[in-house]
Amino acid sequence: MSEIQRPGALYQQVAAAIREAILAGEFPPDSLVPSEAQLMARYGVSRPTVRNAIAALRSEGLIDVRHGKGSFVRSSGQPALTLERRITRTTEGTFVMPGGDVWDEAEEPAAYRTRTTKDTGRLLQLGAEEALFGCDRLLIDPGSGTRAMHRTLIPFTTAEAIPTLAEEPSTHLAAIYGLLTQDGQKLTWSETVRARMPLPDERTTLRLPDAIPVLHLARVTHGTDGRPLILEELRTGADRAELAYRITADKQPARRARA
Amino acid sequence: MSEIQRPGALYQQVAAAIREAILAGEFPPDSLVPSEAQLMARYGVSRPTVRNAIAALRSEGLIDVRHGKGSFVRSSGQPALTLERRITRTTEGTFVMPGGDVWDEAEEPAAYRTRTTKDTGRLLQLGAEEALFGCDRLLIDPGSGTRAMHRTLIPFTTAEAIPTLAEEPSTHLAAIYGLLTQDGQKLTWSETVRARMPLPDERTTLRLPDAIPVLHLARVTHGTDGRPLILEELRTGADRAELAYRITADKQPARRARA
DNA sequence: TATCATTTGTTCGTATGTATC
DNA sequence: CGATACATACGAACAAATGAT
Repeated sequence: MSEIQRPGALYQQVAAAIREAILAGEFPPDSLVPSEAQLMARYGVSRPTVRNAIAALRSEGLIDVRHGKGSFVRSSGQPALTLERRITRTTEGTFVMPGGDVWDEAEEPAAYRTRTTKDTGRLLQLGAEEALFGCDRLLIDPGSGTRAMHRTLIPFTTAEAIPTLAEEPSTHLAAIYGLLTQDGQKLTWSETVRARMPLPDERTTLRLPDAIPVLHLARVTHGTDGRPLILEELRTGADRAELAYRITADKQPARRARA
Repeated sequence: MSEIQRPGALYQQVAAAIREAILAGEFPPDSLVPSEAQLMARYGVSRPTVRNAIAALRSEGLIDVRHGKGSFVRSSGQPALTLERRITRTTEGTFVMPGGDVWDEAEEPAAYRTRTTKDTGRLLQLGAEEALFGCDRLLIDPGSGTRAMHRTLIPFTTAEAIPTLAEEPSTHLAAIYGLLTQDGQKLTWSETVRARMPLPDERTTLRLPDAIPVLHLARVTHGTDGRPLILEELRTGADRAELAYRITADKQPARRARA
């Protein structure tokens, strides 16, 4: 046994020892970490202590434990998917987005009516409890198997201007952008991104392993006057997807962001 | 006691019961959840079972446990900070970034020399083990107290073109952008975003509570020919910060992203 | 300041269930 | 079927943080 000493609780010392062994390459990615029984012997501690250490490494995302098999070092490779947040307008006036034609739909889009929440109301610059059309999709990237939850929220005021929208809230976004442009809108978009741990139902739907956060994107489509027309949300596991976008320098004189 | 039954393990039933009580508003945000002893009595289970249930809710980010005090329902409010990923060029040729003048530096910038890793090499389009200038900063937003780790990586080839860079690797980014522009470069930027659970040292440095992911941004500055000149990385807790950026439609004919 | 009750943290022990091979 | 490995559940004791007395 390695006779650990240093900091804090026993299980943390064990966790630190295993963590260092992993980062030092003693246990390479995808390899099996010693079993609980072996760790008990190696460090001369009880089973609860070993399990506590394992739990700590799990919550760090360093290992992945499979019932009946053992603990595997998680391979921290590049994400399989890069979500390019880019929009291209073709010469014919239609819109194309990278990834827009890559996703499969795992099930039929579910269209419904709902109301703004505090979050969605803020993004759409509406009050709470305003009426909306909604459409949810479960998307799957056929190449990597990555899953994503997509939601489109259309305020009544936007839908009124485009009759097709109210009739077919499940229309694809590129097509909606085209309809809005035909309606005379000059579109711009803004996105906000957050990350958080998934709720249990999101973990199930997205098939997320332990300790994998959810990337939560919200895209707002703005019309000519800058007012929000549509809100899209995309949620996907942060283990296999990364975001990418481009920035160009504004040429307006600098505005101060400070209050 | 509430005599739970439904799904799977006992501790998961207890966790589900508490979760539902929280989401139903029985325990409002920032309020104290019943103590372990009370939960043992309420559900008629042992302390290890209660602790297991509590641990599950912790890892979901739903509650926050403080030694000697109890478990608090985490308030899921808006992030205190929005990182606007925008760059403005003034008429005098200098650059201004929202937030660029907001951060405090918690300590002296640490400049050093290092080499590309697989990750940084990929972003800079360099091989592995290429020499770099580096500069690390610990930033604090004085308004919210939010911490962020910032890193600037400058390849030797870029530094050679601008003597000031090699002498003063700790120069602020807005100033570096200005120097590169004076050198005749027409700058563009691209960013990639990932989220993951923090390593122990990141948790300490960023003062992150349980179950809070890290947002990991990488910004690459491109020169006139599109080649990468500089890499910046920013890491911050996803509990108090969100990202925001804008998208405008390209006008080039659509490129297919599919392989 | 010191003590105490409350509450969570850590560690041991033990037994049994379930998944994998 | 058996061996191995992780999952669940109970019990018990002491340590450490917190807040009130």
